Amino acid sequence: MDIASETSSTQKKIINAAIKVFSEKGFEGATTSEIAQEAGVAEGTIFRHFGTKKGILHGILVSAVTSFQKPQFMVSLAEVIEKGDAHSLIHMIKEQLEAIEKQLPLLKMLFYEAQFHTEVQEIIMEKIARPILDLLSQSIGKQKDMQKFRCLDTNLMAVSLISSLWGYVVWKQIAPEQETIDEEEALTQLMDIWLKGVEVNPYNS
Amino acid sequence: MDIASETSSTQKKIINAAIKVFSEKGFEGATTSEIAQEAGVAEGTIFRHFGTKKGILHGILVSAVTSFQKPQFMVSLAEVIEKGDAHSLIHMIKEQLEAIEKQLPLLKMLFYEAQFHTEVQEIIMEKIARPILDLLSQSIGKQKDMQKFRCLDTNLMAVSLISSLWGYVVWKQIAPEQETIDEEEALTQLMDIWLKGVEVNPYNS
Amino acid sequence: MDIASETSSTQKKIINAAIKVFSEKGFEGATTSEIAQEAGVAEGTIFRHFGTKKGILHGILVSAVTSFQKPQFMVSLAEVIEKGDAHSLIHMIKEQLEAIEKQLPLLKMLFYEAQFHTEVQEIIMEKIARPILDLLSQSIGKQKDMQKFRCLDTNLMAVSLISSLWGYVVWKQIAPEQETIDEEEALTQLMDIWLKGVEVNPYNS
Amino acid sequence: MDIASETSSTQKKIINAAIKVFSEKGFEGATTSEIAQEAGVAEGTIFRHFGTKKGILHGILVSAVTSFQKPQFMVSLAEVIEKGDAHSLIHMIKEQLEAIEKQLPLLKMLFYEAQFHTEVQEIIMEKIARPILDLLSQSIGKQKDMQKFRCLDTNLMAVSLISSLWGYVVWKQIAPEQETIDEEEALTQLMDIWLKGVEVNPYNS
DNA sequence: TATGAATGAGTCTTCATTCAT
DNA sequence: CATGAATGAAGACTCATTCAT
Repeated sequence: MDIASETSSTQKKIINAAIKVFSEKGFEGATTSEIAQEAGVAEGTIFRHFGTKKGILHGILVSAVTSFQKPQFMVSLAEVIEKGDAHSLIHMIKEQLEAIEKQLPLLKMLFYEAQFHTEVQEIIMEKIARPILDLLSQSIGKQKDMQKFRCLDTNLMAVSLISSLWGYVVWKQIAPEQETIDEEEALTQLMDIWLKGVEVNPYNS
Repeated sequence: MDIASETSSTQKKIINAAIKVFSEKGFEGATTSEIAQEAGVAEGTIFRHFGTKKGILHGILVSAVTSFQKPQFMVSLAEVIEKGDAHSLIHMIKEQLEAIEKQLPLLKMLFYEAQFHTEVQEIIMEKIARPILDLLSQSIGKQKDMQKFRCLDTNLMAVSLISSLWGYVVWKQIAPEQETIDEEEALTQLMDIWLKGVEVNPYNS
Repeated sequence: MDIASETSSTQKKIINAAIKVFSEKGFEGATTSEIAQEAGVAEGTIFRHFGTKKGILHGILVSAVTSFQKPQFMVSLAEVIEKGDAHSLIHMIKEQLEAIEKQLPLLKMLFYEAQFHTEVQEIIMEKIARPILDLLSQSIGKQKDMQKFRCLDTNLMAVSLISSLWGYVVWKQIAPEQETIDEEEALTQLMDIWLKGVEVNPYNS
Repeated sequence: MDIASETSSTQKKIINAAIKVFSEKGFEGATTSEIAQEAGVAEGTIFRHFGTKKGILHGILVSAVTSFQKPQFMVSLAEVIEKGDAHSLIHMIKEQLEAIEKQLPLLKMLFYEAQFHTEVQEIIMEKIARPILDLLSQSIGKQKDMQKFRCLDTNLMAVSLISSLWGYVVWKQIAPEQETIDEEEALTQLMDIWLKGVEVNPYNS
């Protein structure tokens, strides 16, 4: 029995509709009536399942966390760090980028609303941010132990990596017109900058 | 007679109140009545000056853009890139960090709302994002010409730099408890990662 | 199943309340809150059904037009014209006068607001004014063909007739104190003036 | 010293502006701010002169009554009745019709608002309606005495006459497209209907 | 006397939430 | 369980009126 089966079909419809509407309009900008319409259910049905509007947000988060459990590309990211070769990761990211970009508005909304809803912030921290950081930190730590990476603050290195990637994706979406270079090439360069930045320079040790 | 004097005292009061309330509650979450109260004016007065709630946002943006004209630390950032020495910049950022962090919620709100209000997005792009990118790109370009920086995509390098700094500041605010290292040290390491990442390695050419 | 049943009971309550309040205070002078109170529903309910305040006006108009479909006294008016005998019409008008006078403020408001709301004007013209004029013009035309009425402009004759009646009703309401003559007598004289005014005088042909 | 001189130039400007704005938007639909702008004075100035918005309406009425004192065409109307010849009146009305039509929206507004403001109603009744009715009644009375007009209710005859003319002017404005006949001809026919309607028929006495 | 910025009560309208069916 | 009509508190916005300059 998998987790998803605990969520009824109606709930799924509502969650999906809410993801769409929240992504487009933001949490405050969305209306329960529009979500209901998008989900093809009555407005009252939403409240039967989630109690309040905030409850829907919570529901999305839980659902997201569940499916975020093992973000394949994060695992790969860790591998990249350990192998020092970005090739496979880039390939993977590239393949998943469309999905990521689709989720971007939702993630932005979630991070933004986290400011105003403590519980949202806590869930994001515990279930998303921390695991990712931990995963990366672990890999980075290994490299540091093996003296392949310089002796910098582990957390900082992880933040730097994530920020770069996040920044690239956001920027790509905000200013899509100026795609001077190919996406694969861009990701390669980005990873390369970071790797070169943290690697121990053999001639400087 | 300075530019600021074009903005009446009442308008300033409202702008400041709005910055505070918008920062705390977000644009949609804020109410004009609360802004009025915070500003110590009647609610009607707000609409006398800004017409609509969105008009207040616009007013904030204009005011922000005006005072953002020459962000000292950005100029320094350019210098750093050209000198390859982060020392002075880090010192400056460190000193301005309190101010930046105070503005952070506002900036986050502005960037977030840009999604929903085209004009906000345009102003931010034209007046804030583009100038910064251009400034950095210019400095980076010089270094590339002098073969001090590797031949990577200029925009990408700039995005990578900005993202790292932004990511650090945001992370610091979200997870303030785990300050394992000193702020100055953190910034130094961050800049160092980026610089090492983009510099031409003499032994690798 | 009659047409009226398409309008829910709540809508009917609101329409009736709105008719009353609009009649007393005019469209702009009326408040949705007062209409809600008069209708015994929550203010939000009004907007659930009519969307905007103007929507209520539209609703009234539609409802009025529906019930105005076959104004019995207009049919009689046509008969009078054709028979040249006002007796039956006067009797009918007299009986319906109370109803007409009750509707008078609403009609006045509707005609007045037509100036400011194009759609109201169009509906009134198409559904009320034109049908009445057409009906009368037709009857008048027949009489002209039979050489019972003089060869004057048909529309003008109709306007003259309607205006006299309308003027009498309005005047009666404005200056009710000076009822020197009986209502039936008044209407008889009014119709008589018009009939004599338009009839072919046998001795003058 | 004429009456008009009691009204300052500023007051006149405001009155004229108010007439324009009230005519276009109605009393409730007009704003004091728009009137001030139209008059080229500050909003406060209006209240210095007229106290309240209703005060402006009152001011208009007083001004209108003053200039309405001797409505030339009414005097002519009386003459027409006495002479039984509409020629000169029609000529005059025709000439004044443009002015009348310009005033029509104001008059409609005044009559409409009279419903809601007792004092407005009283002034209109005392200063406009009654004098006109009296003038006409007097002329009609004379004709009745001379057995030229039938022995109908004098007031009713007057109302019938006024209503026809008013109805024609209003109709002309509402449905301007269908001018089948010339204006002069229309007025002639209208007066003719009424005159024939009230005259004693020599062969029927 | 004229001004116009400030006021705040009042308006229309929205929308999360409830509950009888 | 699902529905959707009804709710009413709260929000953005308007505008006649006041008053210090």
